[in-house]
Order: sequence, then C-alpha cells, then structure tokens
Amino acid sequence: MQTMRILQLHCDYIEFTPIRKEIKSAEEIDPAKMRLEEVVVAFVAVEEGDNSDVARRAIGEISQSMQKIGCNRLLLYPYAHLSSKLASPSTALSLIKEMQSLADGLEVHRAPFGWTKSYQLQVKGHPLAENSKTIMAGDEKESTSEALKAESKIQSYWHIMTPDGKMHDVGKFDFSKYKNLEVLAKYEAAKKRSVDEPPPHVKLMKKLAIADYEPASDAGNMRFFPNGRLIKSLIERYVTERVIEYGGFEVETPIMYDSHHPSMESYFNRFPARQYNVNSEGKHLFLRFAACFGQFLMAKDFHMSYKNLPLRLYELTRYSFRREQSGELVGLRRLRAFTMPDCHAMCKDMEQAKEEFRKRFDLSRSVIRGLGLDEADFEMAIRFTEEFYHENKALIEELVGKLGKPVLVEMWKERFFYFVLKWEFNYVDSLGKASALSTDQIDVENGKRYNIEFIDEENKPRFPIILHNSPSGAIERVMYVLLEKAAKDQKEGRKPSLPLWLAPTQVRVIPVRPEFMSFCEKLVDGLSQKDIRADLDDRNESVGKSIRDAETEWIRYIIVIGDKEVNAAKLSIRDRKSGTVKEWTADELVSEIKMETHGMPFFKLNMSRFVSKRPQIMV
RNA sequence: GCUUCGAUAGCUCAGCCUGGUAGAGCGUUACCUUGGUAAGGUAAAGGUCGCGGGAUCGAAUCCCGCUCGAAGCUCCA
Repeated sequence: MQTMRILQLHCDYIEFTPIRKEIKSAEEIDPAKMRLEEVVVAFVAVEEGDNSDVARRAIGEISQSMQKIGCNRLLLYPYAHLSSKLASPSTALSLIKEMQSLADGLEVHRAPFGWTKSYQLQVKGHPLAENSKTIMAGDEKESTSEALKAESKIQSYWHIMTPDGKMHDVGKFDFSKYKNLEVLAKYEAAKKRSVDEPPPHVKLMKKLAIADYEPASDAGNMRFFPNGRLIKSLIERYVTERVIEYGGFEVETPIMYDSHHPSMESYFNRFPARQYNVNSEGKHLFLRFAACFGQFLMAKDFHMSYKNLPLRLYELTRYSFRREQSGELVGLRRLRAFTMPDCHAMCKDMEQAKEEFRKRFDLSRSVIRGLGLDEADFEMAIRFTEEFYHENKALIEELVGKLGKPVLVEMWKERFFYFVLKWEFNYVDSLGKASALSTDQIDVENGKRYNIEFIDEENKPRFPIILHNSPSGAIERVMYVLLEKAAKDQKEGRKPSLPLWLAPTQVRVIPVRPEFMSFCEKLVDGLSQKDIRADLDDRNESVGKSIRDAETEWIRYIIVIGDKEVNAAKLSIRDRKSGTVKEWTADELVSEIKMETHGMPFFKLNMSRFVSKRPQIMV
C-alpha cells in the first residue's frame, strides 16, 4: 500500500539548524539557522509509489485544516522516520517541491531535504494543533482495500481428487506415493513455506552465462547474456508456434495503460495494486501485469458474430510487470519483469468454452512435454466455485482423469475472482517451493466489463465467455524449472544438461594441434550450414583442458580433430549424454542431432564461433 | 518491515577468533609445450581490504555507526 504520511503540528514557533548532509543527494543549501513563528509544521514522509496525485491531495488536506485553525504559514519538513517504506530521495524531494508549488494562498517554507537538522518547537495547546494524516495513492486506495477485504472473505475448501473423480479430505489422504502433491497441498492450503537456502538454479544461471541480476535496474529485472537470450528466444518461438498451430492469432499490445480508463478502473477492483506506475504529461499510467487488458480492448473493437467464435488472441508479453515484494524475488523463479505467453479465447457460450477448455488442457500438457519437462515433475491444482462444480462435474472429472494422478482441489463457496474454473500445473522444486506454470481459466466477467460483444444466432448482442491460458507459464520460469531439474540431476549424481535444442552450443570442435585449425573451421562451417550450433575451441590449450571446458559448459557433442580424422571419413565424436566416443561421419552426426531436435525451433549460434574471441562472462 | 549472512584482485573465495599495512584458485597477458577425450609448465600484471568514526605504538582483523547486496520470513488474485 502506498501512502504519504504527514504529522501536522500547529506551533508557536519552530527553530531548526541543518547540521550535516545525511544522504548524497541532499540539497545544496546554506546551513543557516531558521526560525518561524505562528506556523503549521508538516512533517512529511513520502513513501514508495507516491505520485503527483498524492502530493496534490496531501497539500489540499493540509490547507483545508489550516483554514480551520486560521493559520496561513506552513513549513514542509521532510521527515523520513514516519515510514519504513520510503520513496527514493529524488522522488520524495520532487514531490515535496510539488506540494510547495501547489499550495495556493499559503506562505510556504520548506526545510532542506537530506540533512540532519537540530530543531526546537513549541506546539500550541488546542485540540486541532496536533494531527496526523495518511494520504493514499488515488485509485489504489479503494481498489486495494476492497480487493483485499474481499479476498480475506473467500472461503476455501481443500480436497484431493483422484483420477476416478472421487474427492478426498486433504487431511485424510494418503500422500505416501505422492510426495510432491503433499508439498503442494501444504504449500497452498496451510500456507506453510519455510526454506533457508538459495535455490540451486541461481548459481547455474550465472555459471552457464545465462542470466544475472542487474544492480542498476530494479530488483527482479534480469539481464540475459547471449546464451540466456538464445535459450529464451527458442522457448518463446516454440510456445508461439504451438499456440498458432492450435489456432491462436498473434497480436501485440501496449505495455502501459491509463489507470483512469473506465475499463481499467473497475478491473483494478479485482487486483491488489502491485504494478509499476508511470506518470507522463499528467497521465497516470501503469505497466501491464498481464496481456488481458490489451487483448480485451482490442477485441472490444472487433465486430464479431458467433460464427467467428471461438476467437483466440495470443501475445507473448515481453514484458509483463508485477512489482512483487523485494523479498520474494529469487533468481528466475519470480521476477518483476517477465515474459508471459497469454492466449485468450472468446467463446459464445459455456458449452463452447468447455470444449475449448479441453483443447487447451491438451495443448498445455503437450507444450510442457515438448519443453523437456516431465509430467511426473508437475502437480496439478484445480479450483472452482461450488456452483460450477455441481453443474459441471463431468468436465472436471474428465480433466483429472486424463492427467491420471491425484490433484489438489480448491473449492470456493462463492465466486470472488472473475473466473469460475481454473487449473494450473505446479513445479515443486527440491526446496519444496511450488511455482505455477501452465494455467487456464474460465472467465465469466470480463466480457461484460470490457464491453466485448458478438452477435448471436438470434441476431442479439451478447458477451463472450473468455478463457485465459498460458500454455507454458512465464518463459523465465520455464528456464528456472529446466535449471532446477538439471541441478537435481547433478545432486543425484547424474550429468546435468539442457535439452539439445536449447543448448547454446550443440557441437564443439577441438583441434589436437593448431595445424588442423582450417580443417576444423570447415567442419564447423559445414555443420552451421545444416543449422547446427557448432563452434571451435581455437585457444592454445591442451586437448584435455579443452574437453574439460566443453564438459563444464554442458556441450553435448565434442569432436576432437587430429591426423586420424583429417585423413579419414569418420570423426571421433564424444557424446556427453552416454559418455562414449562414437565413430561417425559428419552426416551421421547431423542426422542424429536432427532426429533429436525434430520439430523444435532453431536459431544460429549467438556468440563468436571462435572460443578465443569470446569475452569471459562468468567463472 | 523482521531474521540471518555477506562486502578483500576482473571472478570465486581464504586471512579476522589469537592485531604487526595482503594470499590462493580461476581468468587475463607473455613465453615454453604440439598435445588424442575432464585441468601441461614457467612467469608477469592486477587490491586505499564497502564507507565513516573509536580505542591501540600499530587495524582487513577489535568496538560503534552507516551504506550496499543476498537468502529466508511476510507475500505470491
């Protein structure tokens, strides 16, 4: 929650002397003693997320109360100690200056910002002399509290549903064969989640030069090195291709929206305010936290008949932004800026929505498998209102039956969210943290909210039912899962690796002596022309060292080139997966790789093909 | 916000308890080595030990304050 905190005191006098600068960005002023009499002193703490709007209303409230007590002189006194969630000094200073300039008809003074000051004041003894105010940021005030209030009223009933459609009490279910499901159930139902070590993928993402924290940005905004960018691009492309195959139409929508747009204002009632805010030319904008609004606003402007439905709009949002609390940001698991494939399907009625919902359930499962993730690593949770369950038991039982293992059920007495049914796949990592990946929802509310209409069979306008699906979940989170899986392999004594289609380098060529370099280059070129990511270790290192380095980079195929290979058709190809050296021709290697990466997207090597030319990114 | 941990070479870290103005490995550079499936050798360059203060003849090391970072908690419709 964002507020500006103000302690207001009506004083006979105040005297203050700036002593020394407390922060670097303190104002440059002449540190002279200052005395004011018959003055209202407003101690002001500007908090995170405060904006011009807050400043305007704060000064409004102050001048209103000053009128009541008949005082016309105001001292704005920056006072950080009123809050624990301070805004940055530059924001705070500019907002306090803004308050000063907005105070029409008052004599306003301002104590210097960023200085330790000694002060003395005498407060008057009348009832209105002391007053504290908390100014909330505009729309968020009501929406946040309303959303949170309503949220706390939700009554959830937790169960386990087995593939035969039977519901079991969570407390009595035998989890002995379903350890991860037990973790998820505890995680969700009991909200118990205590861990004291960093997740293993954080080390791996740095070591493999995939991604890193960017200290110059906000927390949770990562930078991706060439390797990471390549992996991300490939996953993005894969998911996009699969959604288009299913029937989605790819669109692109803005990343920021006007909070005062009528559709947004009511949408905010459904969300606790946790977005980045941007002020521009008097507009209060926020960065999107999902692709929903963009696609809804687009669909609203479409002329649609029932014959056009289901209409599937898809966007891969780079980025969506959610200002999660700093403490909950860990590696790639949870970010403030993330890439989210988001596909909405507008359906003409519940029958069509259910049919579409089934399709997308299959799509999501297949995408997850395609990404190299095993369904055994996932636990499904399905959530619905009691009413929906009684009317649509068959659908729910069908989905659970299809998955073929018990799932966690959350049933709500009443509908609070915009959806009546939702499922998601959760990955449970080695530390017992559960993270959602794929998800789909049946939304019965936003068609109307966004005034999306279609003309039905009777030539009447109607609002569609909207499905919200992310077949893979956030791309960064997919990377997190792949790395966590690899870390688990490593811990259990297996070789960690990425799927071959995602490997930044698929084939490394190592010459025994520099004289074989040109042969190696030709080999690398030949492989590259066949759309294989191959590179050449041209450093002056021993063969042993070069192989070791290739191993630590998790490179699948290593080809050592010496006299033998230059003079024969066969190559010595080390396959990291089996740990054996194979005698193959280049063509045999190509078809082997093609077979394993069949149907997956390809991008060219995203680094110099000469290892010696690469900057060192991490140890 | 709370709890814990950390800040020393480009990177990863040791040294701190028991004070005597800096060490290793990796990386980089040069030279030697011409190698056959997980680390060839030698050498060089490279650091106001996060900032400020205190006690001490003397501080990376002890004490106090601060800043920044990380992880965990809270949170995660």
